[in-house]
Amino acid sequence: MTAPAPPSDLKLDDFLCFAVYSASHAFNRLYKPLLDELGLTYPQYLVMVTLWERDDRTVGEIGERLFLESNTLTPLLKRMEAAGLVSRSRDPADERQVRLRLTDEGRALLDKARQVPPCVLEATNLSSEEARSLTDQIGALRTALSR
Amino acid sequence: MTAPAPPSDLKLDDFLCFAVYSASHAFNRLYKPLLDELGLTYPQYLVMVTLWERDDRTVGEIGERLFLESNTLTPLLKRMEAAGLVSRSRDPADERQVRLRLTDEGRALLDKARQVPPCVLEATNLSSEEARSLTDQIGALRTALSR
DNA sequence: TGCGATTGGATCGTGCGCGATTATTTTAAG
DNA sequence: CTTAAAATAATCGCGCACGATCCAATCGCA
Repeated sequence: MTAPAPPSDLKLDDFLCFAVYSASHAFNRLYKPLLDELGLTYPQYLVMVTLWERDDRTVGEIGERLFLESNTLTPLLKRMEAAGLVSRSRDPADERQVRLRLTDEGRALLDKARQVPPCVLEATNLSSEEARSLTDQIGALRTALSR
Repeated sequence: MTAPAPPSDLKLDDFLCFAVYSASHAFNRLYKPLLDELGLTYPQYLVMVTLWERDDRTVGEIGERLFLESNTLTPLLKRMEAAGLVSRSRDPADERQVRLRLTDEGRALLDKARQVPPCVLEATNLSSEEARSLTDQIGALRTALSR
């Protein structure tokens, strides 16, 4: 005679999705105080990174880079515009598109922002190589899930 | 003479946090249609998993398991109560605590829910061993970040 | 027994993130 | 040249997720 069956064979700790979900929240909680210094939320920080990489992008381009839709980005970008970090203006050549450009203030923020990633890497307790490997594995996972 | 310096040395694709963040969204988008069948959102599904593992928990216990605060859980649990999946009642022995119990309907949902994880594993394009390894790595990451 | 400190949960305000819908512009077809 | 179809972004509504705050119940300790 065996032990009584467990009430459920779904084990939360086996869920890859839950590991990712809870790690994402943990990152957010870690970033919050660091980004408060810059006056940015986490998604806003990601938008800034894309614009620091290359300025003058449309809403659609930013969304493609961050895997976000315009209904998410539009209000977020308006808040960033109100904060004086970016400018939003219709492309004269195609008035459907809104182009985002860094303001001087937005460009200047890069200097302070450089301090953030080393800070975060330290908190992960991973070497650069381990972080690289994990980033690549999870990137591949995202690609697989998005099919 | 070297090539002109790039406008930014912050590369989005190097960010472990962004990999996790975007993978979390990708999971959500994958789960959405599957959980719609069960009438659950993703965080609600996680609550159900914790209750299927062990029934009759307080709000605080569920929050500890899922790394969520009461201000997130309270309205979520009220919606689940309204949907007839759980009951909420004050613990007579300590009236500060609210105990969550599965209804018959909530317990019955487990059968349909069992179909979800295999479906998701397939979408990850990972073997069980690879998924296990990645889950553990990311779990360790979450632990490190939460210090 | 009494009372300050702690605990557990609820409430409020802000900011994502998405599905669905709408409006406008551009492009394509006849 | 006119009309249909597609692309792009904005708008609206809902559900998390969190920090800050509040309140009631309980506990600690004299």
